[in-house]
Amino acid sequence: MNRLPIEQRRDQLVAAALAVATRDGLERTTMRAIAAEAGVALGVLHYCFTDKAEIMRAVARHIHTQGLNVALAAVGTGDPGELVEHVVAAYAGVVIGAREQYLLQHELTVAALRDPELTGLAAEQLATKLANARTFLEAVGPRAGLVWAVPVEDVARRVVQSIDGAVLAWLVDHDDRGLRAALATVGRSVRALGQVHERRSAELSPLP
Amino acid sequence: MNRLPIEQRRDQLVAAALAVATRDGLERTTMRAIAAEAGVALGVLHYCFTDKAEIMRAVARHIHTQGLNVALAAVGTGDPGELVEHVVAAYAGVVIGAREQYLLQHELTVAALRDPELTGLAAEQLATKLANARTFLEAVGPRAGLVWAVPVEDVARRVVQSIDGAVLAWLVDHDDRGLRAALATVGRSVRALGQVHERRSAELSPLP
DNA sequence: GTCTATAGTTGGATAGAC
DNA sequence: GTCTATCCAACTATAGAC
Repeated sequence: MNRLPIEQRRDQLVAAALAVATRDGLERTTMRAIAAEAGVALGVLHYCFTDKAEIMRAVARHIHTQGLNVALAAVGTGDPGELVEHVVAAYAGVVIGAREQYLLQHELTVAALRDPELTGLAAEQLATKLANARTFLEAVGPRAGLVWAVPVEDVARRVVQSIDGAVLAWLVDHDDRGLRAALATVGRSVRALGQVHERRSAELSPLP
Repeated sequence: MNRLPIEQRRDQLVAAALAVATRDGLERTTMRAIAAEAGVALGVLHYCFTDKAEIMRAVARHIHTQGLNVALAAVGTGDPGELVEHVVAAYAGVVIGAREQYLLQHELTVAALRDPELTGLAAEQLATKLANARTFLEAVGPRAGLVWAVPVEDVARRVVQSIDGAVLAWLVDHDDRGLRAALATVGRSVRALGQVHERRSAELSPLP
């Protein structure tokens, strides 16, 4: 109905596609379903995007724009000594509250690994996750008085893999307590990789 | 052409479906593609199976019939002290050599989580993995002189989640060395969960 | 048991009126 | 920019000849 600048129209359509994909799954996210969700005619989609793959690429990129903020928001709170565990626990709550979002993430990953038109998307996803984890670790480290015993990239890698494995199992078994327990274990092992830095461990000894 | 007993025909068709799904991905595994792969007419599939979902269920179950044997076969070899690490390393080799098989596993999991007709399949997959891990741990424990400090179910859970996370990352980044390193880390942390049993640790002290 | 032929859907994509 | 109408391909499933 309303005439919109193409940029806004694109955003609206990506949001609609994300809504359908989250709710109904990737397979049922058809051009028709997206158009219906957005309340526009089918032709509009092909006017704003060259083809379906372009929409799905936009959706995948939109998903990972979030994610990091959640973890960083929790960094500022709680006792530094248990900061890592605290943040990990908060993250578990976020995941549990947005199950279908995380299911969609896995659907997109798998789809990207098979579909030539989505090549590179899975690698982008992983790179974003690793960058997020790294940013988080570098933010939380000083705050908790930790310095990483191994390169921060390696810690980030382990964190991402551990979380993905735990979330995948949880998507299957719906065991919320199990997910919290698994992520708590991740938190502890991350914590174990950090050595307490002198300036913090020595009770802030006064300067001369 | 040849007239076969329906049981053999079913096996043949499942094998063909597995071949197509492994090679081309789940989305392109259509009834037509399966029929072509098996060299039979389209109607034959609907004679042997009620619908497509029944074939995919059979394929999913067929996949997990393997897997355990691989790990168990490696248990009998190597130095007991480094047995866990050795087996994990061997497993890495198996995974690397069958990338598309493991990709298909993830495709089936994700598909089962969305498709009502495949409900329960993902849970079955996970249960089988956990049972395999448990069987393996109970086989390797005594052999390496270990007794698990925590319930073996919990160890199995951690092993399965860690492996899944590592394999998923590897499916994306194709980093063979990274996968071997990640699985080696899994091996070490599993090893750390086992306490050395007295009879083995005490250099086989002679009985009176 | 096996085949051909076809029904009946649903999908992506486009042409052309407005 | 937006909509309707339509094309064409691919799919599952079935009916019925052989």
